[in-house]
Amino acid sequence: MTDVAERAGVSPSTVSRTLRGLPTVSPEVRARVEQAARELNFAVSRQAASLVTGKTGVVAVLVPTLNSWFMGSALSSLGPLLRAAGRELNVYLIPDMTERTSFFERLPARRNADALLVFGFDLTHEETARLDDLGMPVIYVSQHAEGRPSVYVDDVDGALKATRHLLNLGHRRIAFAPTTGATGFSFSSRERLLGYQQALTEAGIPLDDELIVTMAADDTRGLITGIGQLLSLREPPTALFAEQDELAVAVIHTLRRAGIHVPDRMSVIGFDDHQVAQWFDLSTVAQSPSDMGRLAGELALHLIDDTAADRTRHVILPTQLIPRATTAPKATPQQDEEPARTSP
Amino acid sequence: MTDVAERAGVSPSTVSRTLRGLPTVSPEVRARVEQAARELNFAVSRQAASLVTGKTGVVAVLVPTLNSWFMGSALSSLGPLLRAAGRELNVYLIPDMTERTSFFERLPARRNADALLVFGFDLTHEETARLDDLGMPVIYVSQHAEGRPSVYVDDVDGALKATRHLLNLGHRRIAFAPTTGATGFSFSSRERLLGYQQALTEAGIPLDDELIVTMAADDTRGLITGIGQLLSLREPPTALFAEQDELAVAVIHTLRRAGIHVPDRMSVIGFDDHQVAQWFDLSTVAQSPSDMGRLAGELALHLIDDTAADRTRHVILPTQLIPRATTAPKATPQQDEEPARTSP
DNA sequence: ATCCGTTGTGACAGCGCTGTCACGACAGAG
DNA sequence: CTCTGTCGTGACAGCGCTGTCACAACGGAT
Repeated sequence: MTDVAERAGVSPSTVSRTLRGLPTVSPEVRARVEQAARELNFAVSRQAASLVTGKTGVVAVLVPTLNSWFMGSALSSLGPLLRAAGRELNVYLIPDMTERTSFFERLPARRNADALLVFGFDLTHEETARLDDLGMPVIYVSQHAEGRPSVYVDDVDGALKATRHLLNLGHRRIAFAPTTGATGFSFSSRERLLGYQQALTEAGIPLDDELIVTMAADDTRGLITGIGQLLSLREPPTALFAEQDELAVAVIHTLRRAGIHVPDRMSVIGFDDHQVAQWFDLSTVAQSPSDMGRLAGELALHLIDDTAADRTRHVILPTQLIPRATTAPKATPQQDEEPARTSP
Repeated sequence: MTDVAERAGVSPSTVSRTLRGLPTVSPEVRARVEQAARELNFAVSRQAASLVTGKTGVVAVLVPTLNSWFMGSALSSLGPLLRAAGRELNVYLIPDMTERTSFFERLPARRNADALLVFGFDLTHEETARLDDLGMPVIYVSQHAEGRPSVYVDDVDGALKATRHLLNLGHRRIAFAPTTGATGFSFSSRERLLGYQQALTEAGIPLDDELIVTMAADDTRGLITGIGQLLSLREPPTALFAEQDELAVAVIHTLRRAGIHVPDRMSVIGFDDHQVAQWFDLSTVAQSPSDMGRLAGELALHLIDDTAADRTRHVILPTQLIPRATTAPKATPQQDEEPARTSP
């Protein structure tokens, strides 16, 4: 910065003022400084600036994964938003329990960011308490945190819609497939289970734990045994509600391999309206992670700038049922297509 | 840090030494300091430290998008690697031309990172030159940059394998579908086109530009018109090589809607071995973005630490053909299944 | 002519660390 | 007993900025 000052024939103070866009700089000096800065390829060191201002110019996000449709979409809308606000995006990726523990122990984000967006973890009380004294706004995204700023989709309602759709098609034995994840989206998982159960209860159908089988989209063996479990029940399900589209698609693939036609023999519905849902003609419940990312980002910027802002506001996003081709009315036993059992 | 020093009854210097793990600290003092630091929830300010050391402790990545399988996988392996090395991950998301221009004009990464990983852009000479005087190692990932450290997959060879596979199945009219992207992976796109052309030339088949139609997986109308273009040729293709699995899947979906069976009427092969490929039984060419992310990260760390390291090393990753169910031998005209034309 | 307010600029301290150097304590060699 | 080397610790400057204050220049009001 001293170099720029010399080249422009002004003091470092004036350079600083110019580069920060403060109004108290005469037009001709401003022009000279900007010229000099350009010639010297000068960029302000955030480190040095933040040392004085106490602001880092960085927004950190804590995410369980990056190779998921949800995180990708959310961060894709968050990124440009932050750039437009002149802020950088710092990613803390916590893929497993070890990293999670170490993150909350050492809180490396402390003093190295102006705000933290926590995506989709189902945090313990201790963990939330740790974040409370991080000394920066913490926004909970894709999860509900009591008394703290949160942005999330109405998972219970979405699951309710999915399950009601299946009920309306005449299904009575409806399975629910939550998905696993080392540190994953267990918050949404729990809420969706709740919505599923609520819908069944509404319809007067007793809950049956045997119909709830956890699976993972990328674990072929687990999928097969999970589905085998369902098919070997005394009264197997005629419909399945998968916690995520990707799991739904994997389930359909596995069912087809086993010769079980979807939706004739089994209706399947997902959750997300992932792009793959369209390609599979998958019935699903749409949510918008990009809206979520955007709203969470806006909330973060707001809380950084306005320290007096309401810190308990919750933003709840809606869901929509998208019926497609993988859900159909329950087949009556007579309609069963399996050749061996066709005639009495 | 002063607070910790007081609490532990030592000087700030000693606290600094302890927290950095320098060896010249006696065990009992070390214990006291660590205890005090824990009690006060102290974390070193990277900003202040970097001001002195000149190292930011940050590795920046420049990416065209985040909601793609490729980027998600690559960053998922990069993240933990950097954390293990005690470094943070800063993401510059450049989704369009405007942001791209402004990034290269202002180079905001300057002095705010120790290394930059540039993912998949097909940079101009000016842009590369700009990065050269960024004052930090720049690693080119998923692209080849002459005389600069690069990590990329052998796209030409992969495309060669895909096209040869179709040729070996008897196809002679083979379409190629590159994908669009505002700032996208045009580097791979170009290389894959090269491989495709090379395979055809090898087989003595003349190149036909009408068989090359750009499409985007998320643009339904564009897909329909693109495919329409191919089907309305005097001699339509019997096979299609899509630049990416997601596009291949979208194409298959569109073809099916149009009543064109894959692979009976049209063989389709992708590139990536994306998870969706498995669910669709899509023939494809596998590459490993997570290997790429890891290797690029390791290279970055190496170049940061060892300033004397070779700065022109290229790491080239292999590809594998994964034949699945969407490619089949070319149907002879007699085998055509379309009912209206079955009998002569 | 004097005073005051406004505007643009410079001087300077200090943000929280680290690297360097100095120094005391102590052990082992002479 | 003295000298020398080693080890652990403290003092202090300074990294590159920004915020504050001081101050010169000038125009308009009195």
